[in-house]
Amino acid sequence: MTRPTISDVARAAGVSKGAVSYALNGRPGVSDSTRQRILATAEALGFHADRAARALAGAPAKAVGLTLYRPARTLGVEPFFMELISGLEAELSHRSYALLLHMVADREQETAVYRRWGHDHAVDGVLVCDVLEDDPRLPVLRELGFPAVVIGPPPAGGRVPSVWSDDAVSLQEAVEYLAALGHRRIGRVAGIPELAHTAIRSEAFARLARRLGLAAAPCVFTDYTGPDGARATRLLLGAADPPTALVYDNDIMAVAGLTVAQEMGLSVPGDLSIVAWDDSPVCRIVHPALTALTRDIGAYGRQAARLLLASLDGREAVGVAVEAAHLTPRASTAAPRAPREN
Amino acid sequence: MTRPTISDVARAAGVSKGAVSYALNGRPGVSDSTRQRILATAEALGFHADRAARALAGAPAKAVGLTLYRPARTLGVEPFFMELISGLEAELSHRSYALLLHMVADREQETAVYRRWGHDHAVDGVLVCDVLEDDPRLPVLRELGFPAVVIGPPPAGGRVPSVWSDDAVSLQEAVEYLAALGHRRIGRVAGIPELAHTAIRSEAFARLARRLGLAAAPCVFTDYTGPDGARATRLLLGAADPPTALVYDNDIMAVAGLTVAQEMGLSVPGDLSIVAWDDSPVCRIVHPALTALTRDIGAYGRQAARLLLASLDGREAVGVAVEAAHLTPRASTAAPRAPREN
DNA sequence: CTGAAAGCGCTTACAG
DNA sequence: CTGAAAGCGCTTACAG
Repeated sequence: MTRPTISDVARAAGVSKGAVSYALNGRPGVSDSTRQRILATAEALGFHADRAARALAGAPAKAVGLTLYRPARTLGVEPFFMELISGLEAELSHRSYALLLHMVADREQETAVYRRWGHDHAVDGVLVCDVLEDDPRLPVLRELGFPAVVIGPPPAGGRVPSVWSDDAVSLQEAVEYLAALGHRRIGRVAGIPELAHTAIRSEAFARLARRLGLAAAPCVFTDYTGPDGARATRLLLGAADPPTALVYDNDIMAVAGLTVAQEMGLSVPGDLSIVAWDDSPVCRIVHPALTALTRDIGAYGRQAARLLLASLDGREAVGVAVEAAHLTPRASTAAPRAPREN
Repeated sequence: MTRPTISDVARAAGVSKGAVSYALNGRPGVSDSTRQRILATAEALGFHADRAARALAGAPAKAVGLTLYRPARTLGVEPFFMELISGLEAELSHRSYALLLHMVADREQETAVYRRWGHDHAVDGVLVCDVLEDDPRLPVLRELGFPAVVIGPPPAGGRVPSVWSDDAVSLQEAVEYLAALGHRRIGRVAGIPELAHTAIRSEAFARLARRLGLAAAPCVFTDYTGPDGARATRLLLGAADPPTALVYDNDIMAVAGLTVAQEMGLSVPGDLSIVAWDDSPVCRIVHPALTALTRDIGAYGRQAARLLLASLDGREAVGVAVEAAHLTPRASTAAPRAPREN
């Protein structure tokens, strides 16, 4: 009826509790034949070690933590996270690790959660998303002694390994594609400037504009919401000599931009080309369907989990770049109607 | 340096460990003055009980669990869940309860997670979403002795309390509104038929059609994805005497439907009115903006958490209906261009 | 009202 | 290679 304990397994296998623990955790201290017998007995009894007891005895919690900072008004960015979490879970559950997911409404709560996790031995390591430049969470994690993996561009200092996709490469693919179509004025509706990956994209965008000799390459920052994306779009399109193509930092803003353009009487892609980043179901569903920078977010999550697990295993965890997002051309991009020569 | 334990507090306050435990947990066994002194000492030392130790000693884990069943292809339904989780966390963290969130890829995993939680004393109770008619999770939860709260319509049997919003009322509001505009042929693009709330909506829809004497009230079921919503829309609009208004069971399908209509050369709302359920940022951003059934999902989550906490406190937890979703008219609905008299 | 003790289910030195 | 024992940090009967 009640779940078997390690003592039950020990009794059934005719060994001590210690031997069972060693066998289960793959440690030296038991002969191979005994180990096999113990494992078989545990399996037969349906034994699983109690996590609380393990944690209390100082063993790894077999869990990793992830906090998600979501101010109420920015709930739109989610497709990325759901897919990321799916990828993380896939890899973690494969190794019998649990994922503790904690949503917080402000950044202070985030480090408070880390401290509680440390105190409770609740997790063995943590995954860090939405990295800021000079992120305050990193020193806290270090102080707490948590192995960590950053999901995003490698933070300065190089102390914590990261899994990232090279946004500069992706942006180059998008901008070169637009330039090849004949666009000379390309605008960018960016996300939150404090985020490390936003900074990388901004820098790459400026560099590309120079290299390709674009006539204009304006950039407006937003909070990722639809209304703010609409505002940015109006701002960009209202200028003298407005851009003929716009690259958006998320799907919701790209859709908002499409709507604004249509309201302004501009045809997409005739008068304005639109590129969304990341891709999502909405991008495929609107009309015209949006050209997007697509990546395998699930794989991204799996890779991040693998890296953290490696680090927990004591193996060296070195940052890796996953496949960059690549362009999926759809109906929202075309040559500008009246290519200019300036 | 290292976190204070209950022994540290006991020593500092000049009492036994037992006394500290009683004081902290608000139990009888210590005088009021002693209790105050102990509480003050604990506060001063920054003491927080170790969750693993608490759990092992048989005390409540101070955590509740929520599993989310997400097959990879249905990731579109998410705005609802992010807001729901925000609401849950708000109420739970207020009471120092943690939320264990576990995404699973199939239904068997879901009950497996429950069993592990039971075995590990990881959570004190669970929240159940996406309830099926005759849901297999409920008996498992019962067997495990988990207090549970259903987020959705009260399951048959009435054993587990639920927090729900009356979808029949909301649907009535939407359909009566469309009928008042002059629509006599109203179609419905529904979600997954196995879900309890889908069944409730279907039944209410049929009843309304009869009561209002609609000329047609076809309904097509889908898997909630955009492409499936598009397929359902084509099916409905391709019929002889097609509907002049369509009600969708989620935002993504409503947007997909809008696109399909436009591709077919139908104007929205001139030739076709569209209502989305639930509301979301996308609904506000597309053109025309979608009339939607809106509800306070965060409040819904807070209410669910409150109910489960009440049940964990040993108070009687009786199901409650939260405010139903109400219609937010936007530009996607209008009188049909050529109202028919049949 | 209080204190000393046992026990939750593990892990890990420590002797044999 | 194995067994008996201590200990992780709590909670909870159980005597005083």
